[in-house]
Amino acid sequence: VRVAASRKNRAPGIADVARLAGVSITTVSRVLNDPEQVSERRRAVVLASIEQLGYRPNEAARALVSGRQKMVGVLTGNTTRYGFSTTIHGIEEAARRRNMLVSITVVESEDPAHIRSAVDLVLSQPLTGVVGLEFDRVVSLALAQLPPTMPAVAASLTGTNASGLPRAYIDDELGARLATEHLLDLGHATVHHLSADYPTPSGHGRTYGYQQALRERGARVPPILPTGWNPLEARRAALEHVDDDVTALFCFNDEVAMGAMSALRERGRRVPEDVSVVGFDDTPLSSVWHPALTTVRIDFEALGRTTFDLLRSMIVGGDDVASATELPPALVVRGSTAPPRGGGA
Amino acid sequence: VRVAASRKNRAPGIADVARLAGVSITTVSRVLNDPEQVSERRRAVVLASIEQLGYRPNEAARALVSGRQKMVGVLTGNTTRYGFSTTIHGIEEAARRRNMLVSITVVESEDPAHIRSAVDLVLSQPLTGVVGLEFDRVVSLALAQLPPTMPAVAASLTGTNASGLPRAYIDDELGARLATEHLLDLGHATVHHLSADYPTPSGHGRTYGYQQALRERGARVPPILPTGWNPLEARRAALEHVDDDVTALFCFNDEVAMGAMSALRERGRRVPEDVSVVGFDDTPLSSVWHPALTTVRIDFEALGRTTFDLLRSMIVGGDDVASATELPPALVVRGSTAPPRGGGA
DNA sequence: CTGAAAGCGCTTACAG
DNA sequence: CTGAAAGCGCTTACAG
Repeated sequence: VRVAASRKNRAPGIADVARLAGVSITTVSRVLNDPEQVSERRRAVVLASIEQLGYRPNEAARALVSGRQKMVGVLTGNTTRYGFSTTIHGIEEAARRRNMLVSITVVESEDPAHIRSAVDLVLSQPLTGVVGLEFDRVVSLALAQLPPTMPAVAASLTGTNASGLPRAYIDDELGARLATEHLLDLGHATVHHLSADYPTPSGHGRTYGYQQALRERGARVPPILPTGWNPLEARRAALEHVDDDVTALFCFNDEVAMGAMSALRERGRRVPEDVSVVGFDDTPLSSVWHPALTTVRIDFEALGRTTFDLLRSMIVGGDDVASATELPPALVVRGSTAPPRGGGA
Repeated sequence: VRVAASRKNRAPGIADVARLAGVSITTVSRVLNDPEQVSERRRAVVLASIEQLGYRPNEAARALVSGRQKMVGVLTGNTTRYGFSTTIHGIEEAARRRNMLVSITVVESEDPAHIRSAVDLVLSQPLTGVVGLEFDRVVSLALAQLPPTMPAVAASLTGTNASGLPRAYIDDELGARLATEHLLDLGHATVHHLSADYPTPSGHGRTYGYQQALRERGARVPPILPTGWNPLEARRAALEHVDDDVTALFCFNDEVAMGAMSALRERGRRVPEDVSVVGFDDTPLSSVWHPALTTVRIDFEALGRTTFDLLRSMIVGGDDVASATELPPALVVRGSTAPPRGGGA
């Protein structure tokens, strides 16, 4: 015996529901999209049929009609590092609350072929919109390739909005200023800066805020000390570049700070007695690190949520969409900073 | 003047390409899906038209016809913690190589409403298949709700495959055994275990391997010390549960180990002189931690890639699909372990 | 409040 | 090697 409703192994479709409920396909569609329009009696019958069949609307078909999927695409240079993964989590959470799916596409490098293939992948789906994690140049390049018809926003830092898209961003320039002023307030003559990927845009805001704070206080502005992203690279960079006259070190982020502290320890320099160290981000480990890390707290979850909301208001709202939302950082003073030896402020 | 090809603001479609190239829609489709079938001359014309128009096939339409999107769904309990985010990265990388998109859906809790809504979200798209990060019970519950028609595989640990799906998994039971034996070999009378979420399934394999190793060596098997996932919880748990007679501590993962070491330090107990500590995972920070952390290296990237490959061979291959692939861990000895005070082996 | 019909952008037998 | 036509599962004017 053949079951009437079964078309091979396909999941039940709207036609199956209509047949079982004894109504037209149009009515089933209305129950799904604008229930008020359907009489209470029919609505109940349709809902019961949906339940009985375990029917779920096929989003691909919906997308074909509407030209838009219930899905936002995330374009990012990385998925695992703290700031990236936490921002993605914020986006995912906000999207889920709106019943939207999130797709992830990584842009591997600035190689045009990588840019191109990431953009192709994103555009292969009729997404509702795109959120770019514009923390560095790769994503800016990819965002620039998006057609203007595709709604797009960026989650970024102060100085990394090369795409010019509407954005939410961490005011990391302010964060750097807070960190630097904290160290100067402790009595350090000046502050050195270990910056990842300098001089790429990733740390522009931080570098600028740091240098501005030094200038305003009339402190000497030392050359930037370059490092890579991960703790081991930071360790190597610190071994190479952090001289013995450094008494205060402001680091690109917490992981870099931890790598640097490993190097300082190897050099026999104590933190904070000989050198004060400040991180950036306030990762979960910074408070169990020894000494507990003074750092700048960043709310990446909120960045993700805010950016998603921005995209959403661009698409549905239309009217007064803020073109930029700023998220403030906060200084968290712990054990890795102290006045310099031989007297502070 | 109206441009012929423009249907409102829609992106160019296959019909636009066909018109420009002076061929049928069928021919354009063939150039895309089975180029051999089209004469070289026409193929060239079609490709030129595609290029000129910037045409990209609409995956939603393709999905509607084929019943399958070029997209795999990831079902996970978390997106930010080390093992999770690294595994997701492995999946994303493998998928991108196959020109497939990855969607992320988080199962918030074991609450049936959360399970249900995560499953609904996943099934709303005609995905090629689903990869569940079956590291704990939430995802097992969600995977169990998937209809049998949806191809699904799991990335898991030794003891967390409650779904019974084909899987790739970390042999964390072996990892725990290696860690425990290392500590016994150093001369410790026994080893204590700080386990996250004990006795949920997350750490079953680890707990079992650890206890087996103790039993085989005739060492006393102490009660499990429970902790939460993050470093601060681990710190609190260690302050509460790690007594002064503990000389060797095997921890659920590196972050738990770091939290525990913070607690030991506060208690005035030195690592490794007074207490040896072993972590699990080998996160990037474990080598810059002080003392550098002895741990068990896990290749979560490979886990992600392998699981994706498994899904793929289930879908395309069909024949001899391995129902389980095991990924071996490796002990990495660093500075946090040493013989006990008063003589080792 | 309800339904028949057109159409979203593709793929795929089928016929030549 | 090529094309006309049906159909994937929905939504949305349009007509009643």
